[in-house]
Amino acid sequence: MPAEVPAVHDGRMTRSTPVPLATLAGLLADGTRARFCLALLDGRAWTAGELARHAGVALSTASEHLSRLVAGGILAEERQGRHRYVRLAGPQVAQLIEDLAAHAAPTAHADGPAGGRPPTLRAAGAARAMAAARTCYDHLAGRLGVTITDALTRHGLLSQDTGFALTADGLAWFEGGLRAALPPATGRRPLARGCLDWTERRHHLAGTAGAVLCATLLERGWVARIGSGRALRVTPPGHQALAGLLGLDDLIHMPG
Amino acid sequence: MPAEVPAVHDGRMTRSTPVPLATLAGLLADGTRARFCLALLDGRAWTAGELARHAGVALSTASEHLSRLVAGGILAEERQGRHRYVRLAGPQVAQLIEDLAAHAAPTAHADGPAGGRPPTLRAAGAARAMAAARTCYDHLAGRLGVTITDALTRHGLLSQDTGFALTADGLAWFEGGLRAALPPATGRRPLARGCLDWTERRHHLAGTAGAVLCATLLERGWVARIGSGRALRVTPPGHQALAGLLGLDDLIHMPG
DNA sequence: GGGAGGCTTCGGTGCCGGCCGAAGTACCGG
DNA sequence: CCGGTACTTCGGCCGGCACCGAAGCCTCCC
Repeated sequence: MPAEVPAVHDGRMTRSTPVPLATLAGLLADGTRARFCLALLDGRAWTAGELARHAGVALSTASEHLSRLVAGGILAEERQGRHRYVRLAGPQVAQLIEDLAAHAAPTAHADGPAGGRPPTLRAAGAARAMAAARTCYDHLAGRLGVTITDALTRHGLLSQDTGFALTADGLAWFEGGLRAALPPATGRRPLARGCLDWTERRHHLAGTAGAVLCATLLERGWVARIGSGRALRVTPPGHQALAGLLGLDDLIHMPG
Repeated sequence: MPAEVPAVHDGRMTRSTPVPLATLAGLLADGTRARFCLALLDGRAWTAGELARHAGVALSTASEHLSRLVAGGILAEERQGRHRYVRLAGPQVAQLIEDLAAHAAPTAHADGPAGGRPPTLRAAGAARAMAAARTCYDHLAGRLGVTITDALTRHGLLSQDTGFALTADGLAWFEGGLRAALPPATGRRPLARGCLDWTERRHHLAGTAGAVLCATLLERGWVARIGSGRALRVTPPGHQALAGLLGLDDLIHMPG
């Protein structure tokens, strides 16, 4: 091929110029910082100490990492007394991290044949619970998330064949069926978007509508958090409500 | 130095366990590798030598970087004789890099007051051309991309208020108006999705429909690449065609 | 006010990885 | 076959950064 690169020979870059993309990626390129961000995908605010313990590093180390993440716009901090609460800076950052995590998972098995550690029983149980139902920042994920998304699609409330959008019926369902107010589409954040589920490898509902749905279910006690993590379980009233609203009778038979 | 790695204390994690997210991010966390990826966002295949020259590093350095990016699933390689052609592994990777770049751009000005280098005239011209019209992997971006996306929306061919999806009229427009066949929605890739434009800070049309649109315009000579980069210009027949198809008469007055 | 808890700052250490040039390998053309 | 071209592999150098413990700061509580 033409190896000459005619006029664009000038497009050469000096090695020293910083690349914003690399700077941002660098923030997530450390194991400890990545663990912080993944933990914070539960959408809540953690203290520095909690994160340090979670990741198994000294408090001083965690503190420095948090400062860098805040400075880089990944996290937002809120100081209350002697606590430093920290959370993801917003839905867009959460989406970015989810996307990265979704892309990273498939390549996890590619490193070597002897790479797989046998997980502990505890860890296996936690993983099963996460796969069954969890939050993904502010919306539902796991089998529950995609099951609900599928049901919405089946009932013509959500259209996925030419993109990803609520239908007119879907809007009506939120207001009249679920009885939850959808805030008007606010500039930056779409009402509905697909978020790639990294356990199911399918899309589940995200965006404002996904957040409203998740908040509503939590608020009414239809789903509840298991322990302090991201994992969820559907409560008995939740089963009843979802059966009535979306015809999800088979939810009970979901293992997990 | 004594630093014994603590045992897995409940939800606590050992420092040594690798985090896939961090591994993936690490691939993009280097300036040179990031430059490679950004260059490859033009959707075409580059040789190792071209990329080395583009980034201003030795060939040996580039070679090692490419091997890592390929091993990590970011790039796909194709060896032809003594050439090693390399391209982005697919639309999903391209989207990921675009998203990261879009998030990284806003923080670019945050480092310092004296940070801004006065760009050369050449570079300024190239940047203006890129801002006016460019490809974003396999679809249109820049002012041209969002202008077309807006026109599609205005004509009711694309719906953005409850998500991001082509309407029935939009489907008909592709087939009957543009006369370009849309492949059936193939599992993984949506027909239409919004891609955040990092110069316009708005969404433009991506997904299969975006790719078909871009390919069609290039194929018919309605837009043409400027030099060997991602920048595009609208040709005279292109102006005429876009005016007829979408009522874009004012395209001529777009500076750039 | 004293003490305890949560966090930050500061030196210091060690490792990881990006870089190069030189030597080696594969492919192409004459 | 021989030279040139495109790329890869190998040492070796060097900077950056993740980590820790200790000391300091701030805030809350008794």
